[in-house]
Amino acid sequence: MKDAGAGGRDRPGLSREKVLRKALELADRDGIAALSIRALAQGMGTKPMTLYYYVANKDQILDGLVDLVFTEIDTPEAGGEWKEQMRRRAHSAREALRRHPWAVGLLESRKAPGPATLKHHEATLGTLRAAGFTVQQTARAYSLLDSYIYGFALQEAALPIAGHEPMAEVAGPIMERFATGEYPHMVEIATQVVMQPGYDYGNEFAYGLELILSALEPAQ
Amino acid sequence: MKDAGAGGRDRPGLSREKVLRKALELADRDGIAALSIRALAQGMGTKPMTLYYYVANKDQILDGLVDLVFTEIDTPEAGGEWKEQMRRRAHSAREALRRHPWAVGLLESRKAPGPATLKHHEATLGTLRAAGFTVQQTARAYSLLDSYIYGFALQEAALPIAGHEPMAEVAGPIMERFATGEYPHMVEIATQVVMQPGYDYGNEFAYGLELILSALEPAQ
DNA sequence: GGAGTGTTTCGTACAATGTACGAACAGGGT
DNA sequence: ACCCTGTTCGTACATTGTACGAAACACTCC
Repeated sequence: MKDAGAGGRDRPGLSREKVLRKALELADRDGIAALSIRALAQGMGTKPMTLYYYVANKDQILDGLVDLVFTEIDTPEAGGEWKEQMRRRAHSAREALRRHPWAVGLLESRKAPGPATLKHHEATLGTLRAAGFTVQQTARAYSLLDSYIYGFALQEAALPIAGHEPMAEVAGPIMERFATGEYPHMVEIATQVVMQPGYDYGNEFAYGLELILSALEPAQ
Repeated sequence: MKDAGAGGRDRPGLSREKVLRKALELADRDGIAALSIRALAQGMGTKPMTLYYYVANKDQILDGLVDLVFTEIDTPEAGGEWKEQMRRRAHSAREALRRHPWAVGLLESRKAPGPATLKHHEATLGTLRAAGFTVQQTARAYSLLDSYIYGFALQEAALPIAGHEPMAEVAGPIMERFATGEYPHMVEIATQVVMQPGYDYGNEFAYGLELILSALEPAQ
């Protein structure tokens, strides 16, 4: 027998929910590459094949992870001013993707959107439509905003370990090339921007977002 | 002894170059997941371990692939009008990433930029600086443009097999949900935009790009 | 020729992965 | 007692990257 409903007790049984949540934890801690069925099973105190009762295969776990990440993104509300809604959505999306950098790479290959993902898209589209955007305009605005958000997250994920010891491993192998004077503009950026004391690439996100939001307008 | 220089005969020997080029071919044909050392060796008519004479490990192959892709992107020239340069660069980047969709996901994890990658970045930065952007502005403009380009490519790569049979596999599993009327705005977009006869998502790229380029201006 | 030296190929082996298959166990309903 | 349904897991296999070291080859010098 199932234990009542889909709520979820805590001690005894496993559940699809718990499997996914543990997978999220492991992916965050050790990276998505280290998320193996065996490691996941071990983390849950069970054996590999047990997981297959709750999940059809590993792809389904990855799909589930993506949907979990969408859970953490603010969904626009129907009533609010659209730019403010989009701003909130964008910032929370970026933050979620920074918390789970592996998710960006996953977006590419997943093709089974989960309920949270669908709900999120639906709400966002609704907000734009309600703001007066035509269907066409809505599609374009959405594409533009999401491209920027995902692209920024992608670049942020590609950075060295994000703030830990400003530059060192990355600088090492490249510095030789830099020393040749072959890349003066990259050096310029590196020294005058990136390596500056308080610099945090994440703060640049707002700049591009505001630029885009300023240029977007419904109807015309 | 080595055969004269690093030019590269064609018939007999292998070479790092040829390994990478074959890897590119296989990745394009069968997807990045199918690119195994064994498959690659077979494709070149040799045995797996032979490849390790030319390449230290598989990661180096992936790094090489990313750099190969950058090879296909137009590098801005020093003299030209900057917006036109950025436009060309952006379009050719998007096209390259559409030809090699797997490359988008690779950008995230690679941390050893190849010579083509570095040269490309350097030239782009140079063009912006020459156009009068300050160092700060250059960093921001570059980040904004690349975020949009990569993000768009990411979304394009996430689409179904791009134009082949407009919607079918994707529609199938989701249509049930759609039928419930739970996602009216997604249906709206799907029917009135995406499923329209001549629709090609790729064409939307120009819209966002022009919007961004219009809003970008050096100095102030 | 033969010996020596460097370059290139590859056979074998191992550890790690996803997962198919089917057995084992649990608990309730009859 | 029996079975039914839900859950756990042992074993096994194919596929992956690649370490190790030997073999095959090419070329120079005697």
